[in-house]
Amino acid sequence: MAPAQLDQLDQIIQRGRPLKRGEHLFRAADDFNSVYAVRSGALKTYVLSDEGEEQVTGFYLPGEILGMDGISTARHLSNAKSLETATVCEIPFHRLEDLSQKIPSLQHHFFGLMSKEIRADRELHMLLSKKSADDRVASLLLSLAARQQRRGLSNKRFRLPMSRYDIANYLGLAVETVSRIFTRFQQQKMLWVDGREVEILDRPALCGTGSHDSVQDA
Amino acid sequence: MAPAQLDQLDQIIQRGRPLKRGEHLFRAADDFNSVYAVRSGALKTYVLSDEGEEQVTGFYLPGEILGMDGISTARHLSNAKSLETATVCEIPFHRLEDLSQKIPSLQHHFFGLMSKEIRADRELHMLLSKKSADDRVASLLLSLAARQQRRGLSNKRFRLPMSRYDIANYLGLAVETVSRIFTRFQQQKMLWVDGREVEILDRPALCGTGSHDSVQDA
DNA sequence: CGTGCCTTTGATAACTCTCAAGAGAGGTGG
DNA sequence: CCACCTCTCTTGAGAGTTATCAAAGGCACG
Repeated sequence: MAPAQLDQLDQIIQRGRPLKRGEHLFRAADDFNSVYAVRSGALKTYVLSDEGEEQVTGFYLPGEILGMDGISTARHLSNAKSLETATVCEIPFHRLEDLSQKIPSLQHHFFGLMSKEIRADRELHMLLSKKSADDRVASLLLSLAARQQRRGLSNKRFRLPMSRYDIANYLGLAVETVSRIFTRFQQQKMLWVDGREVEILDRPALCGTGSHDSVQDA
Repeated sequence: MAPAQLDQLDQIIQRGRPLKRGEHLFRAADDFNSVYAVRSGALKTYVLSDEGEEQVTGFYLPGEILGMDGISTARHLSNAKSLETATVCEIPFHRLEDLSQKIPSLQHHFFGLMSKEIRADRELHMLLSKKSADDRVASLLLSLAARQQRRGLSNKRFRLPMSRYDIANYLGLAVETVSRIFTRFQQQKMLWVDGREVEILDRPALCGTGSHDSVQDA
């Protein structure tokens, strides 16, 4: 993309004020006007079922974009809440559309972004279809590690921005199950855990979790 | 969209030959060139895990579009296989992009389509996070019914284009579990089943499955 | 220094999977 | 046209995994 075009893009992006932990970026009822790029911190998106139960639908780390599911409805259909102090950029969608009209590479890029989101959801689907709870937790850890790496950080050691409750909810498991799996992974020397700090000690073992249950309670 | 523009869109769409049952529309290794609109019949998409196990990622009925997950990678990352005799329209993606550049409403429409795909995946996520197998099967039935309705067909009685195996795989369940649930739904007068023909007899009960387990084995 | 939330651990129960077997449907070849 | 074979679907019994219930310790925040 040419510098002049980058400038144009830059001009429509609005820097938002920092969000405190627990603060909402948008809510399900809100009009959809913008998508958001995470600059720092982390957010989760969730929906409330008819019975008022929360269902976490995604975690968003710096460099990732959220809010795209609202495009087709003119309304957000999920809530976005910050997991820790976070800053986001607001990208007014209609202006992005206008600009995409002028800059082919931007349109292409944005199509690509949405496609990537679809791909990520597909992977999540596969993850949840795997029966084993171990697989699910391992996959989430590996996913977070990969996303850390993309940001130029360690892909082994990092801090989980979300609670065990959020992890369990996201993966369709009970909190207790997640907790037990963390403990077991640690006993098996696959993972080091201290609260929300984690370090991947044996990546191949984490990847292959479930394929062979030989070392189940070693 | 103006008639002239519709014409332009129409010209880039290619009618494909009919696909027989079991035939592939594209495979995971293939270059990504087009997205496809289903005209008749039904298809499923699936991926193969490292161990060669199949994971069904979606079902596509007439009026629906598949292949969008390949946009970001220039390669298809799933396989698409027809479940019954089907016809599809091929929409060369680069030409669609070009045309979107000229026709704002087309760009908007396509953004919307992708957003809808993301939304559908979110709903699937919620479905799979619900623990209950009953909920999952019920939700799939209701989803298929709704999609039937969108095509102007009955939202109560229809034919399942996919096997129990595909349903089970898609929902992360065992075939036997799906079969048992169909039987039980029938015993509970919520559903009428004959092979792949189904009729929804008690929609509220299907919607509320799992919320109240009072009539479990009545 | 409480209070509340998060996390862990144990025991029990429920759900779903796996294994096993048989019936039905559809396609193929003799 | 029928026999045969395969694939699909159903049903049963037992085993395994995960949820639920209960309780206690740790940590952060006011």
